Amino acid sequence: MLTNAKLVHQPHDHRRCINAALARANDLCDAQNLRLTPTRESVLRLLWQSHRPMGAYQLQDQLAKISGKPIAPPTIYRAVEFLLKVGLIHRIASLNAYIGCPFPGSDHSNLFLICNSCGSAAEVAHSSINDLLKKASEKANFTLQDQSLELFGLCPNCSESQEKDHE
Amino acid sequence: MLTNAKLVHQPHDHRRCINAALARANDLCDAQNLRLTPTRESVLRLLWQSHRPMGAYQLQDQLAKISGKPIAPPTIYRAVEFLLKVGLIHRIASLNAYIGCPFPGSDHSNLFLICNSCGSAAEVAHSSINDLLKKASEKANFTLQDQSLELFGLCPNCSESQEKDHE
DNA sequence: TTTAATAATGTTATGTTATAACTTAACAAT
DNA sequence: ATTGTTAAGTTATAACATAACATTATTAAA
Repeated sequence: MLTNAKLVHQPHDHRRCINAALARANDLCDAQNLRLTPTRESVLRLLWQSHRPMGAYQLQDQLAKISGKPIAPPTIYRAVEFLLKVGLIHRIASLNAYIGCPFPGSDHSNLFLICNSCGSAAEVAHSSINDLLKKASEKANFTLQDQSLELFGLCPNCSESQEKDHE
Repeated sequence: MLTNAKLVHQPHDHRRCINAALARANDLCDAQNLRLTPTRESVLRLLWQSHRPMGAYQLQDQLAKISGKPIAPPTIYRAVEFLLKVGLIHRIASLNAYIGCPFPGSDHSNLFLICNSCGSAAEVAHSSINDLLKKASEKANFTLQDQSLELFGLCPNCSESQEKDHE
């Protein structure tokens, strides 16, 4: 099982997340002869500013602020499309938002644990869940190609503080 | 395991689906003292015209045609909101679309098998998948509240015809 | 059966997310 | 230098969703 859940829900040196993500991105793009252009890198960096998914128009605002000039939606969507294709980020369909992938390159299943309270999203790649989904698909003679698995609830931190509220 | 996959992917007397859905809807609403008004019933009926999820603006067009007068978006979204609340339909987040629930009332998990080719969506309520997801959540100290599980691929019919294409 | 309360719908406007279509710039490769 | 390719800029609009307020239906109580 591959996950960044522990990390996401604990205080940590977040600069390391960002640096690691950018390093991985450079490696992956180099290996595939793809160009991690300034815009693409900026968007990736923004998505790694936190462990919360960001919408395209949030990205637009932030990028405009950073670059000091207006940014049009297609700029963002193109960068996002590229990063999705390479597997550096994921789209959270229920939120219309995007988040950095903590283990790009590895073949995994995109199960997200999304906190209804703080908005954090952790990724879990769980092979037994994957296997079970494959089985369920096969049983229905369904040729599985892709999946979107999103769990909503309360992250450890927010569960705890809610319990305290009710004391 | 509860599913309508077999039915969805086979030729069948679809009027029975529609009638059964409307009967269930009436029962459920009666039981809870909720009103299945004409608009709500029409929207539900439209969603049962096929086993393909429909978007809000498709519903708007169709309802306008049926009723012979223009329908504003809020009318659709209100009906959809009601039907979602009662559990008579589901929202497919990846598609921004809605589909009738084949077994409303029963506590279940909303796993969808969505065909990339014909657009059909079958629902599977699979307790072992649910259990596994619960376990995975617990392991991460995540308090599970809700879930959106969508599998994409090819339904039995479309897989078959694709195979033939490659012969 | 009038009235008050509530629930549902109508209406207009607007917010939010995403893409189409066309142009220009940057880069790589002969 | 020219051509092909990929990326980015630009404008407009499509597609999805909700806010806010007015009106009408329904229900339940006086």
